[in-house]
Amino acid sequence: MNKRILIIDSYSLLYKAFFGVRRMTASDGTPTNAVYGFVSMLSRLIKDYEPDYVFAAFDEGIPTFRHEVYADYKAGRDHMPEDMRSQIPIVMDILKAADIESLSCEGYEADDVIGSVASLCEKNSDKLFIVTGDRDSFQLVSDDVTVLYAKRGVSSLEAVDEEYIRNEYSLTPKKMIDLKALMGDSSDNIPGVKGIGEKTALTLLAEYGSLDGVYDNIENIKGKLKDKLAEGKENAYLSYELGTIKRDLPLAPDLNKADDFSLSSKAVLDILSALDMEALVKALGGRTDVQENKEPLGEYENDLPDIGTLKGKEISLVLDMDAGGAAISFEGRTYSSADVSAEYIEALCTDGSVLKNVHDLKSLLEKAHAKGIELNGFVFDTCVAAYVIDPTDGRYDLASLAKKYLNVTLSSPETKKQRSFFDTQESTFEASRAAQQAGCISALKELFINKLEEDSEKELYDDIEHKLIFVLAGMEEYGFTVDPGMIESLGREFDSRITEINNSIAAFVPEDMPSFNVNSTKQLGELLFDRIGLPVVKKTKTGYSTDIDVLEKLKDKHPLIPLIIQQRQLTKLNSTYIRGLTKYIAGDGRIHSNFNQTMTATGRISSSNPNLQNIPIKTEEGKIIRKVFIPSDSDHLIVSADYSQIELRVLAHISGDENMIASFKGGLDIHRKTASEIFGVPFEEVTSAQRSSAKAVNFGIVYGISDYGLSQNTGISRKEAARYIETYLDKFPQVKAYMKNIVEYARENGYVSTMFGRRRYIPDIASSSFTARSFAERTALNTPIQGSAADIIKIAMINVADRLRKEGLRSALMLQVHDELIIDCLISERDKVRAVLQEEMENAAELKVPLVAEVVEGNNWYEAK
DNA sequence: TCTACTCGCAA
DNA sequence: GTACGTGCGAGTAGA
Repeated sequence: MNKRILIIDSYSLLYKAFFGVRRMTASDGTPTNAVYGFVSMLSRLIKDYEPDYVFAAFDEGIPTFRHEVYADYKAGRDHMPEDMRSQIPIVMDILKAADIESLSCEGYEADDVIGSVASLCEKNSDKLFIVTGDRDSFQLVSDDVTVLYAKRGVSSLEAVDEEYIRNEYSLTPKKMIDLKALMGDSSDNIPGVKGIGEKTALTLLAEYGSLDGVYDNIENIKGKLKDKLAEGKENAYLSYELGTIKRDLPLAPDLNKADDFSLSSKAVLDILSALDMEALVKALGGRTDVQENKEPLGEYENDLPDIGTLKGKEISLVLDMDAGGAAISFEGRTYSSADVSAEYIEALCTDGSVLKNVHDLKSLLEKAHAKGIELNGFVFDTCVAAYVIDPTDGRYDLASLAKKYLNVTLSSPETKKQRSFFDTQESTFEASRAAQQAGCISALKELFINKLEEDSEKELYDDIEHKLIFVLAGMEEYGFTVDPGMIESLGREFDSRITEINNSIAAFVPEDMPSFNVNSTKQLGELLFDRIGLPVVKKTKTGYSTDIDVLEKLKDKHPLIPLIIQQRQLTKLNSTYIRGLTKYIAGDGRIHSNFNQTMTATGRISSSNPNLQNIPIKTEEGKIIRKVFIPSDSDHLIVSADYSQIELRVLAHISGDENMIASFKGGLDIHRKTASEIFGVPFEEVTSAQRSSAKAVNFGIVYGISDYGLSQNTGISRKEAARYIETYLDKFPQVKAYMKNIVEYARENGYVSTMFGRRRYIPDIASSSFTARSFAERTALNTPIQGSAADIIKIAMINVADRLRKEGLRSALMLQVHDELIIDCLISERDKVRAVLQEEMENAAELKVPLVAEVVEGNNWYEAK
């Protein structure tokens, strides 16, 4: 009986797992992401391929025979990152615990081990599956041998058989060696023939069949190519030798042993548990909810304390307003009841002398307001505090915080998803669970207060983030009124224009593509590039790119292209904005977006369901959408104010750059000023093209993009982009110094801070990977700028809301778009509101340059610009 | 239904 | 040389 055998190129997959899986650590800080990726992939493979045997191949010993043949073999490789190296012994332990045999051979690489196992399998007609992230083993493919190739990450594997290789390279598997001999392999430092890449190599092999064939016919080859080949002959044959996988190592894998390997064995699960990888333990079908029954904080008393006894005291509170349940943690004791009177809840919530800690205050505020209850004395929110402490964590639901900071596993109502933390859709209040939660909030509050003080973020929390919760709740509740007639008529207009364009497009579609769908990039790519034969400009991971840059390049080459461009724009507007927004119009005729306070790494707020922070403005076609957003009634108008260049002003302030400060103080057009510096022309003689290039540079500085990013945004070459940046930094020397210093600061401290102390950790600043490190450096530069600007507008929002309330104004803040505040303004309050906006925005912070806010108004959002 | 992928909007 | 700002969402494709 033929067997099915799975063999793993262990290091190759560990690399993929390490780089492909986000950073994870056990509670003691041990990195575990590679372990996670490796084990989860292995378990999926076992499930999918049902092998009878599994082996893990490893390299063993350096030098290998290849180093002896060629001293520079694999020279110039980066060292394995320390965080990955430390995970290897763990993986070894897991393999052992799973009874999966590791194979290796002194002086040889995993590929050679795999090649030798492949030979054995072919001899017995066993089926072998090789799992690897490396194309080298394609040469081993045969009737019995398939490579499962991890192209990117470890989540998707490509089954590579002979047909795949024929399609991809027009070669037989064995000829992959010849290919490598000609083109070389930079990752292994295999030379190949200098000046010959994949394209030329494939052409040569198509013509002459093999490496020998090429050199037998070298006289028939002309010109430079012949010289290159003659020059590189020795290297080509050396590369052939290096690239050939050994198939005859003396290995004795035990193929008679019973197939009793298992990733769900107790030994494996124990290791994973010890590393806090409970999700994986669960996924492996092992034990569930290891700690579920411990109920570490589950002791509680059933009667809630008298409110009188709580006055002047601090409690932690879990509330289910709908079900009438509450849990209170107070002076070390926990009380919980599923049957609490509405009067008690209201009295507790409105009594400002009872100081209450909760988790996710914004939701609670909105639930209470819906019942007509005003909240008082809510002094701390563990959700927002956790975000302030580490804004990159990303998970702030109570269960995650309890696990991370208290090492307590809260029992869950339904282990559905992490996301369900905002909709508290529990049908019934579970007193025991609520008691645990209240206890956790208490413990977390204690911990977080200390942490905030230690990190000098206490004021940031108290004075900005906590107060902002109330402002955001108000904005969400108030909503932005939309004009139903306008949205409908725009929808009809878009619909008919789209139909018309679709008809014009249909005329270009061949008859044998009857179900052609323009919205499918895949189908569109096939039509444009395979059928019509337009030149391929750019490829994506999975096929032809058809994005706007590509279409712009092709628009004069075929009459279809301009139609596609128009169709794209119109369907985007129609689907995302017209139809997308219509879905969210509530019974009161308004759209109530969510403003998320704990999403972004820099401190900005984000908007969702729907996102009102990305309503079009750049093109007239799109800007029309803003006519849909109107004042709440005819007594109101839209008043909007936006900061002028807030990020660049913040940069001028933080860096103390005198040139930039002087420009802002002098009220100069900063893009023009930048242009005059970059291009070395007098301020008055800057052309509009120069100004817009300079604007792109400023934009790049603010958003932390690279020279590549700048070149993409402007259409100039990368070199030129780099030169602009360099000149820029020479002309603004303190900006240059700031950039150097902030990166250094991040390296020394592991984090950067905004003007108001908001902290962002940047662990990758010390990464050995160029990419990760470069990214981290840009983050270090950018976060204080973007984050300080975010802090400033948050302060402005709080102060604006405060002034409106204190002065008894009925106009309301509706929306924030990063540097812009929008108010539904009672016409009779117009002048006051304009003044409040202007003053509070401009005085939100004291910088070395003035803060300037520009106030505008109109009968809808379109006009208020 | 879910996930991966591409595309495109904003500051 | 590497790979190349974020957050949100729509739509297709494939499992």
